[in-house]
Amino acid sequence: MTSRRQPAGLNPRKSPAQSRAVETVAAVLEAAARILEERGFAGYTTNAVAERAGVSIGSLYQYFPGKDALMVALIERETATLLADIAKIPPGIGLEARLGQMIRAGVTHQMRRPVLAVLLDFEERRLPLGARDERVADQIHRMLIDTLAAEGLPATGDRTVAAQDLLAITRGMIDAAGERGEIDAHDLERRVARALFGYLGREPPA
Amino acid sequence: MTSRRQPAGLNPRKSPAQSRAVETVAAVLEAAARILEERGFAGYTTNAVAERAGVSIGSLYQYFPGKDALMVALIERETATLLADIAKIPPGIGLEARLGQMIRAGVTHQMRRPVLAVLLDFEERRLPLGARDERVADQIHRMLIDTLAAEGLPATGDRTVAAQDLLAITRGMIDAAGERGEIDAHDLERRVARALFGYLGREPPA
DNA sequence: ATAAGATGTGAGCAATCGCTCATATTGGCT
DNA sequence: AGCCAATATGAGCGATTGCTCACATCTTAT
Repeated sequence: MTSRRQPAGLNPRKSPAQSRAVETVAAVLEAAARILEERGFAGYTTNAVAERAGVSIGSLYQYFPGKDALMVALIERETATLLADIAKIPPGIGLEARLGQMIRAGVTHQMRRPVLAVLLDFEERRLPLGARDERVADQIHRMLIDTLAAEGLPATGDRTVAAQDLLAITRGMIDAAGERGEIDAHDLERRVARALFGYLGREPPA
Repeated sequence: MTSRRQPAGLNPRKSPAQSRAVETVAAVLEAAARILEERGFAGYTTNAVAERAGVSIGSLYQYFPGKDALMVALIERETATLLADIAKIPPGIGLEARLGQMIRAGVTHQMRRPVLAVLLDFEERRLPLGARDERVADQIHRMLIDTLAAEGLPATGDRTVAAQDLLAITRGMIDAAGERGEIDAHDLERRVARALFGYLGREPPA
């Protein structure tokens, strides 16, 4: 039951009890992330997550209705920065600059927590994400279409398919780099740029 | 009691009993494949596989020491054709022809059973078969390095990394196409070729 | 025919899973 | 202080899992 004194939703004025709840949620999410990174899906159990978070299993189920909901919340937490970075790329700065910034956002996101990024990427396809919660890939895909449309690209062929290919190329390269433990973000960005612009028949920016 | 067991393998001289054993192994592998395709990892249990194969759970464990071993055998069965196709690409036919044939082999493999291919691709990274260089990706990677070396590519940069990028680009595009249910193999081949040759700074073959 | 080995069977065990709920504790209010 | 709501707890339930093993059935050799 929610409190009668506070309407549903976030309130900037946090009582100690509310603060405790926020901390519990944060601890659970971070524990889930660490377990996935260290043990993969095999070690990812609700009991293990609760124990790692230092809270009881009952507390976990007070904030997440089920195991999948916890996964969804973790995906949303991890992709929030990526989506924000991509959303604030200004329009009208040209193909090179726009694609370059999208590549940078993707590489940065991946290199922050490489193992976790790959696992969540995989889960995103399996989960029954509601129509409300749009998949990250779909949002980026639409931005790519807009970027291509502004330049009249591709010269021939389907623009929707081209945008899917650009996204697939980027995800493939970034995930593989993360798996190998690459740490040179700048070099990876240059190679992804070469692949994307090469696919589009353009010269990559210097 | 069971006595000397014959590991799952083909014997040219097949007695009725041996023939039965071969059929059981084949039925189990195919059942595992179908369950993965229809229900994903969630439905992939040894009891479910045995039931779908029309054999008892005991028979399954007579030929596979554990659940992971069954997965490994399935990966080997599914990738055998791909590896054979790639291995028989002749040397000295030029970059365009060699890369083109590798792309064709990959696309054909993926389009045969798209869902299964993606799942097994994912499992290959998790399974403890990484110890040896038995991973499909590693074998293809070495062939890519040889192909690049014969052409003195890339002009600048690390050849090993370039080969990894080519493989990552191909896998990313092919897997994404399979997920979307693409059926036009020829079109997909052309787009992958454009990406790979674009990355290498070459014009894709007509 | 008979024995011996090869192969098949499936009830069921030990372990683990996601999750519930009765209870305990905490913190804010008067 | 006393009260109530919010939050935390963890034993344990029902379901499911990977897998074992005592036994049945089939094949081959003599």
